[in-house]
Amino acid sequence: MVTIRDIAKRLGLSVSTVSRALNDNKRISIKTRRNVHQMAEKLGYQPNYNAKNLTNREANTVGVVFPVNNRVVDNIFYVGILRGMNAQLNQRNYVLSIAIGDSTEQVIDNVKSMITRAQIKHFILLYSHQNDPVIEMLQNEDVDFVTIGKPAAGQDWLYVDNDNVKAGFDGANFLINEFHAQNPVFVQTHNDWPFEIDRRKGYLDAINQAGKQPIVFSIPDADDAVPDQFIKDHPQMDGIVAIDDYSGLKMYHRFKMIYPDKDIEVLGYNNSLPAELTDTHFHSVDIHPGEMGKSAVQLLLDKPEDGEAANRHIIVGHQIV
Amino acid sequence: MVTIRDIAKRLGLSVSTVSRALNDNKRISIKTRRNVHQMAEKLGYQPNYNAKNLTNREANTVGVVFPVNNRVVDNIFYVGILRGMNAQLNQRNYVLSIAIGDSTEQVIDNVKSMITRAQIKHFILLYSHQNDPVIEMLQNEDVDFVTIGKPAAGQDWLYVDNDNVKAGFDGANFLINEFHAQNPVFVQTHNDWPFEIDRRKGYLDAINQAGKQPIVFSIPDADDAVPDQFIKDHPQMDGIVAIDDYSGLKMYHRFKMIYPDKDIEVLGYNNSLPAELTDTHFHSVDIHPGEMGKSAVQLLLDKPEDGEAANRHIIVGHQIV
DNA sequence: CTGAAAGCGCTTACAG
DNA sequence: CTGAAAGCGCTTACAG
Repeated sequence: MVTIRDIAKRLGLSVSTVSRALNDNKRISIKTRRNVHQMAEKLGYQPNYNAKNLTNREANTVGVVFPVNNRVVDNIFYVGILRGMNAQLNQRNYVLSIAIGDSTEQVIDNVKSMITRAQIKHFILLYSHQNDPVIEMLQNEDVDFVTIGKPAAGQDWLYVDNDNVKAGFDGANFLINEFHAQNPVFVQTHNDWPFEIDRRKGYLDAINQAGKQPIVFSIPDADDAVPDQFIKDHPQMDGIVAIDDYSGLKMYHRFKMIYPDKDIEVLGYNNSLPAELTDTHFHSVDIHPGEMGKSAVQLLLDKPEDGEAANRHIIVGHQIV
Repeated sequence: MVTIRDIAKRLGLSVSTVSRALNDNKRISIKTRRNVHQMAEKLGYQPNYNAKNLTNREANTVGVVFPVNNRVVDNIFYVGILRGMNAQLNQRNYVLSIAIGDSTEQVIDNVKSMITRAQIKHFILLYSHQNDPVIEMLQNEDVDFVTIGKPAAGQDWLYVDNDNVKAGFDGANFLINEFHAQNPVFVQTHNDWPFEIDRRKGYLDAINQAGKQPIVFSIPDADDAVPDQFIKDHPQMDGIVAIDDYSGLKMYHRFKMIYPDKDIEVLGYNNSLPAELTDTHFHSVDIHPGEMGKSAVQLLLDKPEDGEAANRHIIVGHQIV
């Protein structure tokens, strides 16, 4: 293994100078810095992260925390975020570690150990729940963190999110403008997550602007009878804005079972369905998970330029596909 | 931060003794070991992984490598595996790092950096492709690795997998025995992955044993006309064994479009569909991703007992749900 | 059974 | 602009 000592020997310099040169310390002459970098390259020098982290008292690692309970389908989204994050992290010579478990205790222990034993000072949470014990713990530690999803009202921390009001607005308008939907309905779950509230608000805005009558339906987890009844009760519906692709696809299939020859346009969120399951009447809003991961890293690690105020959040765009 | 030096001072011992005691070195008396552990507990001692790793010249980290190209839906499976792995890793005071990227170069760079800079010596790959550049690189390095999925014929390394022949056999028999299917068909993709070949073999075995006529259909990614034609050409079909839940659900919906009043039983693999999308005629083989993750860690990190031969692979059970 | 000392590969305050 | 020295928190060969 090549160390800074080897570089120093080859150039007749001290290890201190080599260390500073590699870190582009301005106290070292440009010329020496260039020589050091060239020699490092030539010898195939690779810094030892464990040594660096030990002296820096801080790991070059971002801890990524998964939620304890999530719908299996959200995993699709999480891996997209990981992909976006890691590209950024590697550029910055950072490493990605994950904390994931079946219980809150497990995850808390995992994160605590990351802080005290691995000296990790930077975290990204793939969720943003209210009264979450992991978030509460992180707030009391000397670490930085960013959540995917904005905090509930009254709370404040770094986060990345979509503009979900706009996403709801755009979704409804897409059906109205592109497909001349007369009566698009909004389908949500019973969970009332913050993003559901926002998207519904956007839907309602668009419907009002178009001078139409809003219709909102809360779909249960199972029990096909409920959506079937809803569909029969609303023969006028000709468009669906669904809180996610799964609810959208479910409604679509129920609708086609009841009216095999009637057309309906469906718009879901997350762009998470494989091609096998959809057709041309099905649309989705891509909320750009890769971009969210990338933004989360930037928010977490990039220092603001001189005089610039630090960002408190980044809003990532969405796109109907 | 509490260090072994603090423990040593409090007990009037040397750091060497404390270090050995904490590592349960038999050269230290039981009594001293107990005292040291008690004091460590009392002071809230937490080992500094960076220091440990620097001296050990090896990180307490397992690098988990994601495939470059995968179907989005496989992410569901990967996160299940991560969950299973991490529980085991935490128990062993190990940390989970991931390598994921959009291109082979990115992933290779990521893994190389894990080896040389982070000193990671243990890897788990979430795939097992033939002629994979990452695998080829790992084989030339002084590291251990386990793949999820068995290597192709002629190759040999540590792996975890299901018994896919049996999974195919059990799937076909489930439809035959539980639902008296007379003509279950097998639906596969055009990819001919090893697990597809194995499951098909199992299906064929079961069909032969039952004295029935096998029917195998390769479903294209898009183009509903192809499955529609197949369904019309095979009016006798009353059961489907599908290579994954998505292909199964797709076939199911096409079938119901053509024969709204005819019943058919479908069995897919992976148990990856949310409740919203299925009904009582849809079944799935859970291949236990959590268990696979757990087994991968055991295979990778647990030394065989004295005299015991080292395992070369672990086969994880499956279950129809 | 225990300890003093060297070393892992870095960074940085101090000195010149 | 550069260097000698101390230190980060561990482990382990050597000595007793």
